[in-house]
Amino acid sequence: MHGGHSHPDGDCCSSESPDRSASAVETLRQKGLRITEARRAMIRTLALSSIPLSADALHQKVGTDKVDRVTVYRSLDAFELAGVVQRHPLEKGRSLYALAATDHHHHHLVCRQCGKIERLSSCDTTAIEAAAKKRGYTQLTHVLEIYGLCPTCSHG
Amino acid sequence: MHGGHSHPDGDCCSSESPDRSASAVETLRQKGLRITEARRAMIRTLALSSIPLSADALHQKVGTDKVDRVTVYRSLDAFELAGVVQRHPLEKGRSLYALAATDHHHHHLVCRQCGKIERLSSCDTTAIEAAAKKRGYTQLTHVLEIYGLCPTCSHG
DNA sequence: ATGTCTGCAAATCCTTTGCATTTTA
DNA sequence: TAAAATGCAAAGGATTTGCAGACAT
Repeated sequence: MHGGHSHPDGDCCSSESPDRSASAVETLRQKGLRITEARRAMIRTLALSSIPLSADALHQKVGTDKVDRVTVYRSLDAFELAGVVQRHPLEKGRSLYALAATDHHHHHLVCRQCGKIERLSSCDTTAIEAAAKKRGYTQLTHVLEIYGLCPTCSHG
Repeated sequence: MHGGHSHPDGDCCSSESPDRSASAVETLRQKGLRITEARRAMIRTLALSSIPLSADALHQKVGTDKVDRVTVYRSLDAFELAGVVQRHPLEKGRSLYALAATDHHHHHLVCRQCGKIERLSSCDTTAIEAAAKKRGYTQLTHVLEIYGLCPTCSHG
């Protein structure tokens, strides 16, 4: 059990919108960030991926010779800050990144055995965030991931 | 921003039950785990803490001369597996550990500025877990943490 | 006694930082 | 050409592993 999951590239996060890359790039531009080949490549890769990717996976897919690992980290940070990618923290402390859903915020279902990740449509943490607001907290964000064994792994 | 938060030791996680340590130890025994001085000390420390502790904080509180850092990690793993501690993953990938609430599962409100942690009474992820079950997932667990700026830090 | 835990040391993994160089706007 | 982004190298910090000795049951 380590980084080498063979994700069966499910339907998670696949988007209907024809060009998510373009809008992501546009957002970056609006935020005053610069568009480089490295960033285009990363965004393109994220847009094509049907599942959220780890920094390392993204580095691999983009091509370790094309972009430096450090650049991947720095760009992902910038992207997250700009709101074009959503970070999904995992149990072990690693994170996965995906192009921020243009439609709505969501979370994932992660199989702890095979690593498969499915998208969950809804995100209703309103009640719990309301409690936080009531306590005077501001700038609220949250992390919610569900773990379990997928149907296949359940029967293993 | 690092390990050295000066948590104002709030009321989070403080428990009314007189002896949480004892029941935790009992659970370990039932699970076939061995009770050592190191483990007693760690459980005692966790039981006394009003807030979840990082592995390092626990190490410090127990006494770096009493127990090795490695033992802390290994024990926390064992404790988590045995269900006597609940792990709370943080945004940056670090984790905090607290004696599993004997009463009911809960989550936290974390100030990203000062690091203060408050307990949130309820945990209602039933709807989202139901969706997971419907997809055939088993052995479900989840991670839910809310981040924001506490009242004090909001005005800073 | 014997399988578990522990300590020590070293390794590993992921991520971050410093700085000189290249690139975008 | 000024600010931002990149690559390289090296540092950093948290966690993990290997193994011999200590300990609980």
